[in-house]
Amino acid sequence: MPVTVLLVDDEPLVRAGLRAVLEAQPDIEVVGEAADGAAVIPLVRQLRPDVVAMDVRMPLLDGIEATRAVLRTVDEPPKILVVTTFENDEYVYEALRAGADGFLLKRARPAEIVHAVRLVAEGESLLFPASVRQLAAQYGEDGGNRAARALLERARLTEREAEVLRLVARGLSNAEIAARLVVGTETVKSHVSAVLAKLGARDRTQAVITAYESGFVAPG
Amino acid sequence: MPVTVLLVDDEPLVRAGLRAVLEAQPDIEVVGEAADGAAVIPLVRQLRPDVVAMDVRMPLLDGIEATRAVLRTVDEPPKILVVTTFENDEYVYEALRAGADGFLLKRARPAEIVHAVRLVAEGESLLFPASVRQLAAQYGEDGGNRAARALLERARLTEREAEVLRLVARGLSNAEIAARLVVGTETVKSHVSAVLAKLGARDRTQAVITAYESGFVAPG
DNA sequence: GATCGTCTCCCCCGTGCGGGGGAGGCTCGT
DNA sequence: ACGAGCCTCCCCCGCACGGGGGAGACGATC
Repeated sequence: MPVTVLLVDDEPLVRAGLRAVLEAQPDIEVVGEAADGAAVIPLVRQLRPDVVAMDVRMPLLDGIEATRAVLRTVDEPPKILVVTTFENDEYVYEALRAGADGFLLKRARPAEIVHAVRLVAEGESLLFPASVRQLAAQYGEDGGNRAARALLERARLTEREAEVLRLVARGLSNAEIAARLVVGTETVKSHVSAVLAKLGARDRTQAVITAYESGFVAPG
Repeated sequence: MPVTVLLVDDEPLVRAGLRAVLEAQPDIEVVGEAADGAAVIPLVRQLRPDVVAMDVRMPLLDGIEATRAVLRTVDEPPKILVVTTFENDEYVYEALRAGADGFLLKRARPAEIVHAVRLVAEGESLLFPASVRQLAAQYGEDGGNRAARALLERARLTEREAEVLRLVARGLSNAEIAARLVVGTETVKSHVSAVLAKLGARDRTQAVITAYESGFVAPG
């Protein structure tokens, strides 16, 4: 059975574009569209899509609130793929924190869009690292530090949070990090939580993956 | 205050070599030597070293048993650095499982040995990834797959365990891995535990780090 | 036939982790 | 003087995680 998708975006053009891209795939089926967040819940209940491709900025009910609403009111909720116009959209992190499963740039190439839908449908929530990876690629061969800086800008990690992420990515526990930084474990927990939210990671394991994939820490 | 080290090896030559290398450092002090595992516990109690550099294969009491004994009988036990002659030593994994904090190849360059001692003294248990990294480097430019295979051989991961590690390194939870592999979560837990033990990792985060550092999974 | 390794699943149990809040102090910019 | 952002620490809470055991089924090997 194909992956069913519900499109939610206030711009008809974007919906048409997504539909064209996705319907070109034999294993993906667009089962519905909505123009704003308020229409999402009844449609989800009725259509039971596997994935909801949801714009962040919308009239009436934005993508963040809509995401929260869907996850709270629907049992066996669909995977939620947050769609955004440009990378520096801090609403995305709010949406990911609200429980969205991934995010996607509108300017992404068709193949990437299709890939993203398939991934979230499979239950992967690793879209963020993938996007960061492509971001790192933008910075070319010397990717390392610039990509790391880009991650910092993108995710808006504070200095302290970046420091904590570095230690997390070296395998230290919260207690060990606390000892190293000479602060309380509760403080470290706060920083780690902030990092997870900003990276769209579910746990420290995913944060470490993002750190490696983005070049924020370098292997070897 | 300097890092104090106790050397445990049945070969006087090796002890002399380690001593020469370590004593060349102003911040490292060799406070004692032992020729077999049986002599370790009283010496540890008496000298209270920060680090014990312990050979694996020794007469009377081998490094594994000695490690276990020290950790069980001494409070505030020293960090234990397992020393081995060649990489394919399965006793090393036993030792790491017994609670050793890191391992070290005898053929390592002096700078690496010094580095290893400092690291474990600081409370890092990441020596394994570092060593794997140098292993990966041995395999040259095409490191990737061969390094991964080397990790498999080295750690003696079974196929299933390798499969589980790959999924862990993609950020999946035990429940998600179970769903993906169509087995019970308890089964996944068993595999994950086996992987952690074999890699000398404390938790899945450290396992992911090892996976990246070894080239078992490739970033980008 | 017996043994070994692997894969599968089960139990109990402690705790580290992460989410949800809140709150005080600090610096900086307006 | 005020707010914004950051760092610090605190509470409660649920759960996934990981350690420690054990056990049955299967195939390969001897």
